Amino acid sequence: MLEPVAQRTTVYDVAERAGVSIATVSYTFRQPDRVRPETRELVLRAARDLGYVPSGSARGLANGRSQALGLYAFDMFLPSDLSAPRRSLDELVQWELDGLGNVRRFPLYVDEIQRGFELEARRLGRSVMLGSGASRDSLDSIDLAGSVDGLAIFPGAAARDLLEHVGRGVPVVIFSSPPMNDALHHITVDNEGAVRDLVDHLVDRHGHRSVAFLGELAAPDIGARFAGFQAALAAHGLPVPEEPFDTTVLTEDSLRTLRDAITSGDLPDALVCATDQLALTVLDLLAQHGVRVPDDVAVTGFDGIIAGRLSDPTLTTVRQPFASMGRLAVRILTDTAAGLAHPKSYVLPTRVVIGGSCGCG
Amino acid sequence: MLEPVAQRTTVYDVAERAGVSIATVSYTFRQPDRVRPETRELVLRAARDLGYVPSGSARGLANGRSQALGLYAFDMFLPSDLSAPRRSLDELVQWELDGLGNVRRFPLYVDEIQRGFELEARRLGRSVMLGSGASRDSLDSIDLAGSVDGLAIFPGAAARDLLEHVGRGVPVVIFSSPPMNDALHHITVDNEGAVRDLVDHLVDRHGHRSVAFLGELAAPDIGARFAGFQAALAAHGLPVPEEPFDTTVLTEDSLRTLRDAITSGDLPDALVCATDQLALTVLDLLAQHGVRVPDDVAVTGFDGIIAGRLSDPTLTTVRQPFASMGRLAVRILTDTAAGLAHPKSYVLPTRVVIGGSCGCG
DNA sequence: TTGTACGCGTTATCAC
DNA sequence: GTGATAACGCGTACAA
Repeated sequence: MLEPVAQRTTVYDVAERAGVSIATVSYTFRQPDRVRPETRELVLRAARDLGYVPSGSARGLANGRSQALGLYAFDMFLPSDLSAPRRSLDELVQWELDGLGNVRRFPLYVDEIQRGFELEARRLGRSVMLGSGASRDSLDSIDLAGSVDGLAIFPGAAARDLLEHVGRGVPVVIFSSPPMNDALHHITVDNEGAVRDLVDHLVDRHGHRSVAFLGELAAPDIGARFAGFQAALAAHGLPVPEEPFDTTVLTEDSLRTLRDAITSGDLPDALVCATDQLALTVLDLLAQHGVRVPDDVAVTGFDGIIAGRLSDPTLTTVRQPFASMGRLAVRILTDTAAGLAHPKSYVLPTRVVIGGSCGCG
Repeated sequence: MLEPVAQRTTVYDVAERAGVSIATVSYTFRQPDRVRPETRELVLRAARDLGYVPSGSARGLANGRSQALGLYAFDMFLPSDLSAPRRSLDELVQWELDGLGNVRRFPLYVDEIQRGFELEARRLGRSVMLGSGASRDSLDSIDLAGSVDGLAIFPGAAARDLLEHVGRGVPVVIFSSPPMNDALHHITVDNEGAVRDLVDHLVDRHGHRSVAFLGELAAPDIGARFAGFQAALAAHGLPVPEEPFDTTVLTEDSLRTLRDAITSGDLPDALVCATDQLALTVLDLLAQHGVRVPDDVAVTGFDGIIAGRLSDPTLTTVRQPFASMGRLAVRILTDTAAGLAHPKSYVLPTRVVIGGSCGCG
């Protein structure tokens, strides 16, 4: 069992022990061919004896790049997960085992994008740096930006100007945010088209006439989905609502309109939800009030997260190519840093996934 | 749309523009109270104008810590995912949409541990650095170790001495590896007990007498599971095998013994698989040969991954508190760095999860 | 082939 | 309250 080193071992320590200069030590690791085999062995041995591990910070400083790519999430984690006080280990374990892996919390779409990001970064031999912060004033994202060669971000409470700020120094790509005239790279999907497909299915296949949209327009992509919803209804000659039927905010009083409609027995034929997570919440609410899906009302989601395949009924939804989005982000970041140009925005295709919630079951 | 900065803006640039010294710039960000409000404004304005983002490397170098925690995976990713050549974006997207989110690949147990790690790191305001590498000779892990304040790793092709090496410099915790007399921190579950519970269930509840264990003993935890298996059989007065019934290696010829048993119609009553992934593969193989589960043979897994809840039949298995393991790792790492002592190894509890594959359906 | 010396961008310890 | 200045650990021209 090796002794831990008291203080960080540096090139100087290794050099001294090996009886060479620090340059030789550095060369031994970076350009082994430049040093005579015997010297090399000497250095490697000394390094091993001393438990030498080169400082990433120092290397990053010296050659200007950290070889790391950053991925930043704002408040994607549910409040109960993030701001929870430090619980005892026992409590954590019991809580987790009791919950037995709640699919409603993980994996969410963010996690799928992240996985693609990780895989591609790994393929390119780069490490990934994960950051997250809650408040929009938080400078966490700036901190992260200072440590990576490129940064990918999820939309959220992200102060726009803050992003523009960091975007001046390192390439930045933002997910699920429609193309804009800013300095950032955008990766989105064809939200309008996807929702149109969904509505066509509900109308053509199931003959629904009264179709409602639920979702919070604040999020950038949701706006596009609602626009697609409106366009689809118009194309079918159906009345086009000015606003979503209901919106969700994370309060006790959420989904008020829907609750009222349930109570009054005045539900639309179908509920087009802006996200799978919302759709699942809606399913819960409906079940809770004895409303049957899809018999009494059809429901659709958006994203294609795993939880939607475990619900009852399973969710009819639109699948986004999340992993590919993550991979693409890495490519944009590395290519850009290497001088290769990329379009300022990518719009990827999606695919409708038929589940039981639309009535196809 | 702001101009990107040609070269990295530094404290010097900001200082010059604000007409102050670099010390004042630094203070403005780190100890705002120490500088006069007017000066502060001056500096902040200059920083904003110049798109200043402090260098993480320089900061890390200067104060000795990066505030980042590392998580390293060896070859957890499936070959097809990692060493794939650079495919075109279109190919990637189509491939992904056709696959529609293959739960067999994600999320695996590694991902669940990672999530816990991320959540706790976030709670503590630390960023996470992800690394991975394939070969055991690879120095990637050392690279990562040099950039973080603490490192957590998954077992794998990890050269033991390599880990000991990095362990001398920064605290290291290793998952799913039984306690050893090394310098590392270990986090495991009660593998023996868990498998014992499983076997008890198969024997007591379902009356199975001929129970077989499938798994590759190479992985550290698997050995403990097999030991628990042997102990359980002994306790029931049943014959105790010296070795696993079959092992899996990632070759075409894998699961040979099982294949033969299927062909000869000489299957055991129950197949206790060392992991869920193996159990799912076994389910596939059995189905492929027309063997019904659990009617013809019972199958159990280990881990409690999500894919096991989506299979048909669903998997009877043992759930590990993955997220808690990840969280615990972060606590060990940060506490250790702060001078607080932690036990060199933790053994967490598990829970049996009854699915349909054991016959309880 | 190896050694010397400087720069990378911050932080922090001093004086002022 | 603010300004010089010395680390921090490594990479690399340049010199030897």
